Amino acid sequence: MSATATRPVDIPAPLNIIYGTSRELASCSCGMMHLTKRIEEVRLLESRKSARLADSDTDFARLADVGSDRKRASSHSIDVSTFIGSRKRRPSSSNDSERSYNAWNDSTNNNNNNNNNSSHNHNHHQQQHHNNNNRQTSVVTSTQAQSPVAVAPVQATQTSTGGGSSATTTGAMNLSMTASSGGSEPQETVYMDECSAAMVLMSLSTPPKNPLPIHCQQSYGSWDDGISNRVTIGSPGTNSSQSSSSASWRSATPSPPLSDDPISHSAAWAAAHPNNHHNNHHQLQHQQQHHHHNNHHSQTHQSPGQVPVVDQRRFYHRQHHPYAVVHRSSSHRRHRGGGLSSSSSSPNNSPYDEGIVPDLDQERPRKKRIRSIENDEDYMSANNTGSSSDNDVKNGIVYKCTWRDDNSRQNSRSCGHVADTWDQVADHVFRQHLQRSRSSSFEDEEDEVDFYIDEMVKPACSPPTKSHWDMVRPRTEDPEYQKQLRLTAAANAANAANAASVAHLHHNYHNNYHQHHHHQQQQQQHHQQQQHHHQQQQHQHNQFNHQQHQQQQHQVHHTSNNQVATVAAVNSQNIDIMRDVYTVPSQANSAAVGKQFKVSPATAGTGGAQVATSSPSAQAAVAATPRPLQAHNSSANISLVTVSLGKMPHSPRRVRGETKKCRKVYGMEHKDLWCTQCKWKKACTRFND
DNA sequence: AGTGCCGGGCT
DNA sequence: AGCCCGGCACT
Ligand SMILES: [Zn+2]
Repeated sequence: MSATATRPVDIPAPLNIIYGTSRELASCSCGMMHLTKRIEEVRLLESRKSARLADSDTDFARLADVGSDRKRASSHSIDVSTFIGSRKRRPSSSNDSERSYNAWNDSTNNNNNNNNNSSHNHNHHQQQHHNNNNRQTSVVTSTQAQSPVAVAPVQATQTSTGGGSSATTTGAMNLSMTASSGGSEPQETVYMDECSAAMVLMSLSTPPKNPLPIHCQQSYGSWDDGISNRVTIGSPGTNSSQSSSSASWRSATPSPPLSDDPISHSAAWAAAHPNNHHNNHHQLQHQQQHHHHNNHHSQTHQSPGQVPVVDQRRFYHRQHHPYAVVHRSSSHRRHRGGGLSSSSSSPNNSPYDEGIVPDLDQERPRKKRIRSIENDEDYMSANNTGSSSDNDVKNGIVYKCTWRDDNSRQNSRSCGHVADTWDQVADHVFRQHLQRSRSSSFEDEEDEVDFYIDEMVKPACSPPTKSHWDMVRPRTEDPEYQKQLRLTAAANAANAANAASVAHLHHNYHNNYHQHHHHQQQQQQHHQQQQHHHQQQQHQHNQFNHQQHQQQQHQVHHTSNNQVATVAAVNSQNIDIMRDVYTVPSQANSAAVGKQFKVSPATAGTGGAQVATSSPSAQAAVAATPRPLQAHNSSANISLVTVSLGKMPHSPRRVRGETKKCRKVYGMEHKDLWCTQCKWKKACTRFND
């Protein structure tokens, strides 16, 4: 695919890291294959250096590529528009400053040029690929950017170092940053790349079943919280995968505004995990189980002054109680801010693995929190941190005995005793399984028992409802959204100057889609929205019927009055991209409106709506709308355009205005009277719409 | 078929 | 940059 990696262009020295591992990478994926190939070419070329030139810095590969650079720009996979756009000769390296409406397109091209030496996430197939490209476009300014470039180097590093030293990783990422950042702001780029890096890490440790990290598949947006990614990246150990997949990701999330929201909190995690998260969850449990095993070992057998005497049987139980194990280790992990601790590698040889002991006193409350997060089934209980049993009962939390008898362990049947309160189950465990009475004095006993108690949610919430809940994942903290707000503001500023209106484009991923809804929900009520939201989920391909909402959301961005927000959501491979287009009613033959966008009469299906502006140069910051899927003229003043990015081409072709152009006005026989642009078969500057 | 104009080549 | 034109989109 797009793994073009015109690598030599901008990525000189550091990429040597990759060089060394290119072969290994070749086996990783087809995309990498391509990279490999190119690099091999480079090597070949470099090997051809004569001794005289050996010390020269000349990039021969680059030289070799220069001749074909332009061609490649148009032919390589990066430029998705080639097969999506309506125009065939889409890619253009020229910056036609006259065509301000091309701002978006131009930025696209520029971006593509910058990233020309980059590889797309090769796991995406074509449709998704297109989305990638769109995303990339926005990336120019948005944090959402997923830099393919970043992916390649980081992945290479990870692979080559087999576990990855954070230093190397960082280096590679920095490299990728420089390579891909282009004109975008550095900080954002950092997020971008780290995000990519995090995803790469994920992918490296994700079972083959899920070749693509789940986060990559569905929720890029959820990854730009930067910090968490940083944490993840910084933890090179074997635990990095799980920590990045759940605990650290949440715990390190910088902005807390949602953390108090029980729904969003738990739903956030749920939203970040697609349907197959069960697999991951399972694996996660296993890993943590082992992890905890170590902890437990040291704790139980080395703790001084304890009566504990854990007999073999109980020990066995612990080993084989994933739930119980997960509780602790995960809580431990979480409270260490990202799961950086590793019991096996910890230099600290103290009896307790760091973090375990301090947790003991809060074991139970924390457990609830952890469980609710670890177990997607329990998302409902996310708000139960430190809550009492009353709360649990209220919230439908029950406690289940997970004790497994020796003779029944083969069939993995646990006791299954369920009670409303933890204490009840604890009593049960003491009496039924431990065959002793519960001595209230030993808190440790409670801890022991706690291992056999599983917290769960009463089966009150049906699965469909759950999926519904996890949709509500709000993301106000999403930097990209902030970024886009700024973008819009900038665009408006530019427009205010010439009273032109703005075509504002949004394209986001799934998360952002929800994020928008979250804003709605902030203005209105969450619960009211949810059903509505659900409906919209089902009609993602369709036009939104609630213009009011959209306007309510985005009117802030506008300077002129009768603009209409139009939104389209596209679902391709579970990645939804939404773009909002703000248009101004087209008023034919109005010279004053000459510098406005306008929406062409709709030709549904083939994408008739195009956005045009005839004021060149004035709207550099303005983005234009590529061909939408549908277009509607809902009224004289309001044009609603539903845009489908799935079919969205890259360059909006200028709308053919109603006004006659020089050619028609003067005729071929008076060609000399034409404006120059018309003479040149360019957009007419004299009779612009 | 005519028109508008994008993309790109040439100078 | 100026000029030109192939060819596409749309009428
Ligand atoms: Zn003209």
